[in-house]
Amino acid sequence: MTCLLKMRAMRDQMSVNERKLADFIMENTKLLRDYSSQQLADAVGVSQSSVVKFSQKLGYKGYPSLKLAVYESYAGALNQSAPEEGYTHLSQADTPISQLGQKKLEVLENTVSINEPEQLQAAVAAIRSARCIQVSACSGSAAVAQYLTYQLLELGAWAVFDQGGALQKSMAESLQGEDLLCIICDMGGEESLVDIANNARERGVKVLSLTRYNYNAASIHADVSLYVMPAEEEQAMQRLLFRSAQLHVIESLIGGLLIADQ
Amino acid sequence: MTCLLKMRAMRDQMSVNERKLADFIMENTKLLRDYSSQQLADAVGVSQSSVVKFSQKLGYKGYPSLKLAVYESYAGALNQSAPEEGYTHLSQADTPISQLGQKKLEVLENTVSINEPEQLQAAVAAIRSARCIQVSACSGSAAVAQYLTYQLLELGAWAVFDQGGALQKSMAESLQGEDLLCIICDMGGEESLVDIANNARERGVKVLSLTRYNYNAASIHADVSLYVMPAEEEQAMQRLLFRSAQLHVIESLIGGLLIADQ
DNA sequence: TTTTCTGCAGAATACATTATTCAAAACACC
DNA sequence: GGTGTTTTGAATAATGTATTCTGCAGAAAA
Repeated sequence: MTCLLKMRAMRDQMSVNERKLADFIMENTKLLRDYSSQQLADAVGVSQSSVVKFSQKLGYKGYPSLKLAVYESYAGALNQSAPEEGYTHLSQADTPISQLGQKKLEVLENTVSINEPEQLQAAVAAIRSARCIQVSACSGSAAVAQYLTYQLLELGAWAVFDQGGALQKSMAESLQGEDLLCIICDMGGEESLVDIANNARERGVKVLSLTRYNYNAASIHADVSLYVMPAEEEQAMQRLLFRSAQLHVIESLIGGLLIADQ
Repeated sequence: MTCLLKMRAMRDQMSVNERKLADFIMENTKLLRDYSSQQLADAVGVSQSSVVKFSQKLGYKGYPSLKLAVYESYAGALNQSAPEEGYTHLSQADTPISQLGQKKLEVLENTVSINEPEQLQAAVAAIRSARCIQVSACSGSAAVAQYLTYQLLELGAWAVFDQGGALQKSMAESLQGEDLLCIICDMGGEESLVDIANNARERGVKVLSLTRYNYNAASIHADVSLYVMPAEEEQAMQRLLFRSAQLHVIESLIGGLLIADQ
């Protein structure tokens, strides 16, 4: 900041050309970034040597030093004047797309804060100790469920994604005491899922649920319940963000497995 | 932020001297402020011309440009990493799992900062205007690719996930001028993918790539290139974070489609 | 009014830094 | 081991920066 301030302070006691230079620099600070001494001289209408002398008079070794100082001064001012405008940025510009980043961050934070670390830990433990894992989802969460299945398989867990339909029930019925059933669900109300969950649980199968954060059948009947905090957005965007949060929880699980594995 | 990130990303495919330069700059970022190209050359132990060529290879006009970019990059990093009380938290406690949140946030921010808004916009446009979309991935990114395919289908795009194997080529060959090929790839080097991409492009098919951020065959031969910034972590965790970043880019695309749809 | 004196401005030029060229060396690929 | 490509640094051209020096304008002294 010092540099630009200094200029303003000295403005009164400057010669004509010096003042022209100072004014130009203060007006067009960011232009300076890619001006050579000659260009600046031309722009202001003075000689190149005057530019250099001006720099030295202000106490810098030469023009490049002045340039840097001005630049720092300018950058510093920016930092201060835009102090807490909020979040670290998941966005560069302010395009509609980048605003999505903000929303996402918000949803993710909310989601993290509603899940008890113990539940996460328990979920990780359940996965680790399971023999076979069935991943079942409502249609809206199928993509997410399949993603989870992939990751589990990669880590050596014997996970199967339940495509729904006729197989769903028969698969679930083959689960045994040491196995795990993962229910991933938007609302947590889908009947067929709640059914197989209850059924499985009666036979000692552990049930892990990942649902929207509210009272819902699926999470109530699960041994371990994880939640997602939905955003307040219009339909389509909300779905997108919801999945994003689901994925984040899943990533946390996978991360937990990796850490525990070591 | 971009400049230093770029260096880190390209480090692997640099020549010996280039890497020496990159390392020195990343270690001694603030020293650079008052180094001339000659001084830097001496400090690193290479010739002055190598310094200039290094700058140009990274995409800058010359050494002064690089210097400025590094400086800005550095200043930018300071702003972000020391906001005021640190990051918004993707973590509640300081459990190992929750630290993952920090890493993820970092990777996501880096990833956002390296993708030009124009490229994102172009990608969205390409998807919107495509008749058929083939989503092809290397094995490590299959889960992510499939996730994208799901979302695209849901939005009414005619997307097909390429399972690899025998079908890959014949599918790609059926693509026509109005179609789109999405290549999702860890390293961007997988031959079969580069092959079908080149082939498709010759027939006027648009190619969209999503790869690690560095020079790689896939992104070079694509019409639109999107990137992911990998983390510096041990193997398994890095994969997890890498996918997380891939998913974030994909979510941005979907978000873009939603917005444009309105 | 004329004569110094002082300090600023710019042309010319010396100096410094940066960019390019080119030939030799290192490297990768048969 | 031979061949073509990339990388490297010495020499040099091009550009950019600092200094010198001359002239000029205005203020103070004669």
